[in-house]
Amino acid sequence: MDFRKLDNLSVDCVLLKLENNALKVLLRKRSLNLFSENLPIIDDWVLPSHYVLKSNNLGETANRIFNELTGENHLNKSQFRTYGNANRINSDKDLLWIRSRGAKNRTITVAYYLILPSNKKLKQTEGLKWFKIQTLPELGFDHHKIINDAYQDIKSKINTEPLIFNFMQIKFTLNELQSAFETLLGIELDNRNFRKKITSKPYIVPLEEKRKGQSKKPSRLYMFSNEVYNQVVETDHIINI
Amino acid sequence: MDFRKLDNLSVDCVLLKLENNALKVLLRKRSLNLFSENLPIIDDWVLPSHYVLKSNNLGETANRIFNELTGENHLNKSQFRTYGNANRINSDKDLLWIRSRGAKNRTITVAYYLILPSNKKLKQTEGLKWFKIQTLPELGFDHHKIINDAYQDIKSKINTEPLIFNFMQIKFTLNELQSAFETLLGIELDNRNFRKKITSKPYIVPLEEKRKGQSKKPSRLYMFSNEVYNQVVETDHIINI
DNA sequence: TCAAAAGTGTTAGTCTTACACCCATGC
DNA sequence: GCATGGGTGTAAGACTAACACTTTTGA
Repeated sequence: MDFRKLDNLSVDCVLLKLENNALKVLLRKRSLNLFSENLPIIDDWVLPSHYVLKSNNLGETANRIFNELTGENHLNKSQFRTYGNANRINSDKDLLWIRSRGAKNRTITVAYYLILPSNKKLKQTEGLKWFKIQTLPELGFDHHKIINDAYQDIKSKINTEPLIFNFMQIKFTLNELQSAFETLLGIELDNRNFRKKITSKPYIVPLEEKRKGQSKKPSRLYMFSNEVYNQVVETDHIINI
Repeated sequence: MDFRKLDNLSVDCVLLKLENNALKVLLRKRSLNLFSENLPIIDDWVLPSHYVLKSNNLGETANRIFNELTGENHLNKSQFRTYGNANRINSDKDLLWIRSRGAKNRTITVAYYLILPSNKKLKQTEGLKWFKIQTLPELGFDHHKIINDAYQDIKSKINTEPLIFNFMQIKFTLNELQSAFETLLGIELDNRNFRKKITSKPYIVPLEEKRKGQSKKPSRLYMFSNEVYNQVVETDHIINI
């Protein structure tokens, strides 16, 4: 293992989850006081990130970040875009920060996102906070764009890939699933029609179990079967441009 | 302008087109004779590529490659993935090649694809050749994977984004369009149903013009209207997982 | 007049949409 | 017994899938 950092290559991670009918993204506090404790020069938020080590792959670097945050290994991360414009780091505070880290101004950032179920707890929460994606705080670098690109990528795939189930707990109710679609796409769906459509899919398997939710009446639980999905999807060809 | 190269950052470009009912990718001959003219140590094919210059953006670097090849500026390129594993350059010939270029073994490659219409001519063809994507020659680096990733990305988007029209000339016939779908997806479509579906789209506009093709009977030409498409697509929300 | 690809219509079945009330339970 | 979210059915209309022949032209 070569633990030296590549000084112009980093991996940024966008962790996302749904909470209270809102899409939330995890950010880390960034602060730097150069002259005095009372004069913070940098005081904003950034995406969790690491420089890539000489003997680490990109995906390994992302996994390390995810693991540090959640304490678990995740298989469903997506590399969605790389940011490497010559002038992407150009504000005074960002340049100062980069210098304080001994890294290059021209840093290439490979961005990943990871979708977590609503009930996932973080391993440690120090300096970390979930923000609604519509009301982000002041962000460093081009992280506003990165977060937005991640969101757009998810939106564009949510209707054709089984991404939505990453937002769900393993066992979920149909109303939870509907609410997830509605929140992510910003639309409203007809409950009866949604249920008919979803329950007609062989890869959404009803369980005997029920769960008591916010309602008085217990609701039936369902699971997503990846195996069944992969079989079914093979034969599906709809021209839909 | 700083014309020095970043010695660990390159952009690879996958140029694609349809020709004779086959998807083709453009490759560049790579050869290096170290000891004698008759003993080629490296003799294979690679994707068109450039190292990124210190003052160039990633997209600019891709544009430069595309422009050198086609003599035109293209707006519809897609950055689809970045390759930066520690050991992605590991064969003797690839290491030799990298060394001969004065670059780093740990080179990060940002990959773009560009879809060209069938009739597009290259500016120069020296050392360049179009290969069927199913029968690629011996390739350098991980370019086999890169090409395949590009193809998968296109396939996954072809039914939900108007990507297909990049493969077409500005004016095209419905049968050409159908054939493009069939080639890309490896499926067969019913001609009557396809025509009905396509002609029902407001963004596929019939022209008065006709063209004489391979057939005796001239065929009507159509165009794709991006403006109309963007308006229509807004209101389209189909949950289709 | 024939060869070649272009172009066309109908029907049965399936899927989608719109819509309003009862159910099971906890309090 | 009532408040809360869970859960259900139907009918009209739209879309899809399957299928075979005629048209226009060049040679």
